[in-house]
Amino acid sequence: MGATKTEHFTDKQNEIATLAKALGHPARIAIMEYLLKVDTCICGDIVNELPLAQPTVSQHLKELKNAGLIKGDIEGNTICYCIDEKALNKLQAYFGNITTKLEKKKSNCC
Amino acid sequence: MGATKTEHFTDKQNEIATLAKALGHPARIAIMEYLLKVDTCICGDIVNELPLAQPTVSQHLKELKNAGLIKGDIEGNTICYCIDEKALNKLQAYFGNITTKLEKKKSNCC
DNA sequence: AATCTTCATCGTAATATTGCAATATTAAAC
DNA sequence: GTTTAATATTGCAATATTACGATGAAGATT
Repeated sequence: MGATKTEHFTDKQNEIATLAKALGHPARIAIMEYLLKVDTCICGDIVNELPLAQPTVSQHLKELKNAGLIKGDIEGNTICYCIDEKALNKLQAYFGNITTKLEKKKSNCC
Repeated sequence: MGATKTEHFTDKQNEIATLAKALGHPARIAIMEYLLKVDTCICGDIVNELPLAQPTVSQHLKELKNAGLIKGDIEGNTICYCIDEKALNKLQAYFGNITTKLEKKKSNCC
Protein backbone atom coordinates (compact mmCIF):
# COMPACT_ATOMS: atom_id res chain seq x y z
CA MET A 1 0.00 0.00 0.00
CA GLY A 2 1.27 3.53 0.59
CA ALA A 3 -1.58 5.04 -1.35
CA THR A 4 -4.01 7.20 0.58
CA LYS A 5 -7.58 5.93 0.60
CA THR A 6 -9.12 9.23 -0.43
CA GLU A 7 -12.35 7.67 -1.64
CA HIS A 8 -13.45 6.97 1.91
CA PHE A 9 -13.44 10.59 2.98
CA THR A 10 -15.54 13.60 2.12
CA ASP A 11 -14.58 16.03 -0.61
CA LYS A 12 -14.09 18.75 1.95
CA GLN A 13 -11.77 16.60 4.03
CA ASN A 14 -9.74 15.68 0.99
CA GLU A 15 -9.58 19.28 -0.12
CA ILE A 16 -8.22 20.55 3.18
CA ALA A 17 -5.83 17.62 3.40
CA THR A 18 -4.50 18.36 -0.09
CA LEU A 19 -3.88 22.00 0.77
CA ALA A 20 -2.24 21.08 4.08
CA LYS A 21 -0.11 18.43 2.45
CA ALA A 22 1.17 20.90 -0.12
CA LEU A 23 2.24 23.17 2.73
CA GLY A 24 3.76 20.28 4.62
CA HIS A 25 7.29 21.01 3.51
CA PRO A 26 9.45 23.88 4.73
CA ALA A 27 10.64 24.71 1.22
CA ARG A 28 7.07 25.24 0.11
CA ILE A 29 6.35 27.35 3.18
CA ALA A 30 9.44 29.38 2.30
CA ILE A 31 8.21 29.79 -1.26
CA MET A 32 4.82 31.03 -0.08
CA GLU A 33 6.44 33.47 2.32
CA TYR A 34 8.73 34.74 -0.39
CA LEU A 35 5.81 35.24 -2.78
CA LEU A 36 4.07 37.15 -0.02
CA LYS A 37 7.10 39.33 0.63
CA VAL A 38 7.87 40.49 -2.88
CA ASP A 39 5.64 43.06 -4.46
CA THR A 40 5.54 41.67 -7.92
CA CYS A 41 4.61 38.12 -8.72
CA ILE A 42 7.33 37.80 -11.30
CA CYS A 43 9.82 35.84 -9.36
CA GLY A 44 12.68 34.85 -11.56
CA ASP A 45 15.02 34.91 -8.63
CA ILE A 46 13.13 32.45 -6.50
CA VAL A 47 15.69 29.75 -7.10
CA ASN A 48 18.39 31.96 -5.60
CA GLU A 49 16.29 32.44 -2.48
CA LEU A 50 16.18 28.78 -1.63
CA PRO A 51 18.91 26.36 -0.58
CA LEU A 52 17.84 23.82 -3.17
CA ALA A 53 18.76 22.97 -6.73
CA GLN A 54 16.72 24.38 -9.59
CA PRO A 55 14.89 21.17 -10.50
CA THR A 56 13.87 20.70 -6.88
CA VAL A 57 12.46 24.20 -6.65
CA SER A 58 10.63 23.71 -9.91
CA GLN A 59 9.09 20.55 -8.54
CA HIS A 60 7.94 22.27 -5.35
CA LEU A 61 6.39 25.05 -7.41
CA LYS A 62 4.55 22.45 -9.44
CA GLU A 63 3.10 20.87 -6.33
CA LEU A 64 1.97 24.20 -4.96
CA LYS A 65 0.30 24.91 -8.26
CA ASN A 66 -1.37 21.51 -8.43
CA ALA A 67 -2.80 22.08 -4.98
CA GLY A 68 -4.13 25.48 -6.09
CA LEU A 69 -2.03 27.49 -3.67
CA ILE A 70 -0.31 29.47 -6.38
CA LYS A 71 -1.42 30.47 -9.83
CA GLY A 72 0.27 31.78 -12.93
CA ASP A 73 2.35 30.38 -15.69
CA ILE A 74 5.61 30.58 -17.44
CA GLU A 75 6.00 32.85 -20.39
CA GLY A 76 9.01 31.56 -22.17
CA ASN A 77 11.95 31.83 -19.86
CA THR A 78 10.37 33.78 -17.04
CA ILE A 79 7.91 32.40 -14.55
CA CYS A 80 5.03 34.42 -13.26
CA TYR A 81 3.61 32.88 -10.14
CA CYS A 82 1.67 34.41 -7.31
CA ILE A 83 -0.36 33.27 -4.34
CA ASP A 84 -3.89 32.18 -5.06
CA GLU A 85 -5.96 33.91 -2.44
CA LYS A 86 -8.87 31.52 -2.74
CA ALA A 87 -6.90 28.61 -1.32
CA LEU A 88 -5.59 30.65 1.59
CA ASN A 89 -9.03 32.00 2.35
CA LYS A 90 -10.26 28.42 2.57
CA LEU A 91 -7.52 27.51 5.01
CA GLN A 92 -8.09 30.59 7.12
CA ALA A 93 -11.83 29.95 7.23
CA TYR A 94 -11.26 26.34 8.16
CA PHE A 95 -8.89 27.00 11.05
CA GLY A 96 -10.82 30.05 12.16
CA ASN A 97 -13.93 27.92 12.42
CA ILE A 98 -12.14 25.27 14.43
CA THR A 99 -10.62 27.68 16.91
CA THR A 100 -13.92 29.46 17.57
CA LYS A 101 -15.56 26.09 18.17
CA LEU A 102 -12.77 25.17 20.55
CA GLU A 103 -13.20 28.36 22.53
CA LYS A 104 -16.91 27.72 23.00
CA LYS A 105 -16.30 24.21 24.16
CA LYS A 106 -13.77 24.47 26.98
CA SER A 107 -14.54 20.97 28.15
CA ASN A 108 -11.06 19.68 27.55
CA CYS A 109 -10.12 17.04 30.04
CA CYS A 110 -6.51 16.43 29.06
CA MET B 1 17.51 12.01 -0.85
CA GLY B 2 13.93 11.47 0.15
CA ALA B 3 14.78 13.26 3.37
CA THR B 4 13.65 16.82 3.83
CA LYS B 5 16.46 19.33 4.29
CA THR B 6 14.98 20.91 7.38
CA GLU B 7 18.27 22.42 8.51
CA HIS B 8 18.20 24.99 5.71
CA PHE B 9 14.96 26.57 6.83
CA THR B 10 13.91 28.62 9.83
CA ASP B 11 12.42 27.08 12.95
CA LYS B 12 9.14 28.81 12.26
CA GLN B 13 8.98 27.49 8.72
CA ASN B 14 9.70 23.98 9.92
CA GLU B 15 7.13 24.28 12.68
CA ILE B 16 4.33 25.32 10.35
CA ALA B 17 5.37 22.71 7.80
CA THR B 18 5.27 20.00 10.47
CA LEU B 19 1.76 21.00 11.54
CA ALA B 20 0.57 21.21 7.95
CA LYS B 21 2.13 17.89 7.07
CA ALA B 22 0.39 16.20 9.96
CA LEU B 23 -2.93 17.51 8.63
CA GLY B 24 -2.02 16.50 5.09
CA HIS B 25 -4.04 13.31 5.16
CA PRO B 26 -7.82 13.06 5.03
CA ALA B 27 -7.91 10.47 7.79
CA ARG B 28 -6.16 12.85 10.13
CA ILE B 29 -8.48 15.67 9.13
CA ALA B 30 -11.37 13.32 9.86
CA ILE B 31 -9.90 12.49 13.26
CA MET B 32 -9.56 16.16 14.15
CA GLU B 33 -13.12 16.86 13.05
CA TYR B 34 -14.39 13.95 15.08
CA LEU B 35 -12.52 15.13 18.16
CA LEU B 36 -14.06 18.53 17.62
CA LYS B 37 -17.56 17.10 17.26
CA VAL B 38 -17.73 14.93 20.37
CA ASP B 39 -18.10 16.65 23.68
CA THR B 40 -15.80 14.47 25.67
CA CYS B 41 -12.26 13.73 24.70
CA ILE B 42 -12.56 10.10 25.61
CA CYS B 43 -12.84 8.59 22.19
CA GLY B 44 -12.78 4.86 22.47
CA ASP B 45 -14.98 4.56 19.42
CA ILE B 46 -12.77 6.52 17.07
CA VAL B 47 -11.74 3.41 15.19
CA ASN B 48 -15.37 2.73 14.30
CA GLU B 49 -15.71 6.21 12.88
CA LEU B 50 -13.00 5.70 10.30
CA PRO B 51 -12.80 3.43 7.26
CA LEU B 52 -9.39 2.17 8.27
CA ALA B 53 -8.01 -0.71 10.25
CA GLN B 54 -7.18 -0.24 13.91
CA PRO B 55 -3.38 -0.19 13.55
CA THR B 56 -3.66 2.44 10.83
CA VAL B 57 -5.82 4.66 13.00
CA SER B 58 -3.41 4.20 15.87
CA GLN B 59 -0.57 5.27 13.65
CA HIS B 60 -2.41 8.38 12.48
CA LEU B 61 -3.16 9.30 16.08
CA LYS B 62 0.51 8.94 16.89
CA GLU B 63 1.47 11.32 14.12
CA LEU B 64 -1.07 13.88 15.22
CA LYS B 65 0.31 13.63 18.73
CA ASN B 66 3.92 13.91 17.59
CA ALA B 67 3.04 17.07 15.70
CA GLY B 68 1.39 18.47 18.84
CA LEU B 69 -2.08 18.66 17.34
CA ILE B 70 -3.64 16.39 19.92
CA LYS B 71 -2.74 15.67 23.51
CA GLY B 72 -3.65 13.01 26.01
CA ASP B 73 -2.70 9.48 26.75
CA ILE B 74 -3.97 6.01 27.17
CA GLU B 75 -5.09 4.79 30.53
CA GLY B 76 -5.09 1.07 30.32
CA ASN B 77 -7.40 0.07 27.54
CA THR B 78 -9.08 3.40 26.90
CA ILE B 79 -7.49 6.29 25.07
CA CYS B 80 -8.07 9.85 26.08
CA TYR B 81 -7.11 12.23 23.34
CA CYS B 82 -8.27 15.72 22.62
CA ILE B 83 -7.30 18.61 20.40
CA ASP B 84 -4.40 20.73 21.56
CA GLU B 85 -5.60 24.28 21.13
CA LYS B 86 -2.12 25.73 21.07
CA ALA B 87 -1.27 24.12 17.74
CA LEU B 88 -4.53 25.22 16.15
CA ASN B 89 -4.09 28.73 17.43
CA LYS B 90 -0.71 28.83 15.75
CA LEU B 91 -2.19 27.71 12.46
CA GLN B 92 -5.04 30.16 12.66
CA ALA B 93 -2.67 33.01 13.48
CA TYR B 94 -0.39 32.04 10.62
CA PHE B 95 -3.07 31.90 7.95
CA GLY B 96 -4.89 34.89 9.38
CA ASN B 97 -1.72 36.90 9.05
CA ILE B 98 -1.19 35.80 5.47
CA THR B 99 -4.71 36.60 4.35
CA THR B 100 -4.65 40.08 5.88
CA LYS B 101 -1.34 40.76 4.15
CA LEU B 102 -2.83 39.56 0.89
CA GLU B 103 -5.80 41.86 1.21
CA LYS B 104 -3.55 44.87 1.72
CA LYS B 105 -1.47 44.03 -1.26
CA LYS B 106 -3.91 43.63 -4.14
CA SER B 107 -1.11 43.89 -6.69
CA ASN B 108 -1.68 40.46 -8.09
CA CYS B 109 -0.90 40.29 -11.74
CA CYS B 110 -1.93 36.71 -12.49
C1' DA C 1 -6.61 -17.00 36.81
C1' DA C 2 -8.52 -17.33 32.14
C1' DT C 3 -10.77 -14.50 28.89
C1' DC C 4 -12.20 -10.33 26.66
C1' DT C 5 -11.59 -5.80 25.12
C1' DT C 6 -8.90 -2.04 23.56
C1' DC C 7 -5.07 0.14 21.97
C1' DA C 8 0.07 0.05 20.73
C1' DT C 9 3.90 -1.92 18.28
C1' DC C 10 6.32 -4.80 14.92
C1' DG C 11 7.08 -6.35 10.45
C1' DT C 12 6.34 -5.85 5.81
C1' DA C 13 4.55 -4.69 1.13
C1' DA C 14 3.09 -1.05 -1.91
C1' DT C 15 3.44 3.51 -3.03
C1' DA C 16 4.83 8.43 -2.55
C1' DT C 17 8.15 12.03 -1.69
C1' DT C 18 12.53 14.37 -1.88
C1' DG C 19 16.48 15.86 -4.23
C1' DC C 20 19.59 16.31 -7.96
C1' DA C 21 22.28 15.54 -12.46
C1' DA C 22 21.38 15.44 -17.08
C1' DT C 23 18.66 16.93 -20.61
C1' DA C 24 14.84 19.32 -22.96
C1' DT C 25 12.28 23.45 -23.99
C1' DT C 26 11.48 28.09 -25.22
C1' DA C 27 11.95 32.89 -25.89
C1' DA C 28 14.96 36.63 -25.98
C1' DA C 29 19.66 38.57 -27.31
C1' DC C 30 23.14 38.73 -30.36
C1' DG D 1 20.41 31.16 -37.05
C1' DT D 2 23.32 30.54 -33.02
C1' DT D 3 23.98 31.44 -28.35
C1' DT D 4 22.26 32.54 -23.85
C1' DA D 5 19.24 32.49 -19.96
C1' DA D 6 15.56 30.62 -17.40
C1' DT D 7 12.51 27.08 -16.34
C1' DA D 8 10.54 22.32 -17.02
C1' DT D 9 10.99 17.39 -17.51
C1' DT D 10 13.15 12.92 -17.15
C1' DG D 11 15.40 9.38 -14.71
C1' DC D 12 17.06 7.67 -10.71
C1' DA D 13 18.59 6.77 -5.83
C1' DA D 14 17.48 7.41 -1.02
C1' DT D 15 14.05 7.86 2.18
C1' DA D 16 9.30 8.42 3.98
C1' DT D 17 4.45 7.30 4.13
C1' DT D 18 0.40 4.43 4.11
C1' DA D 19 -1.94 0.42 5.26
C1' DC D 20 -2.73 -3.86 7.53
C1' DG D 21 -2.02 -8.65 9.63
C1' DA D 22 0.06 -10.54 13.51
C1' DT D 23 1.35 -9.91 17.95
C1' DG D 24 2.01 -7.63 22.48
C1' DA D 25 0.51 -5.18 26.71
C1' DA D 26 -2.64 -4.02 30.18
C1' DG D 27 -6.87 -3.11 32.49
C1' DA D 28 -11.73 -5.00 32.80
C1' DT D 29 -15.00 -8.99 33.06
C1' DT D 30 -16.28 -13.30 34.25
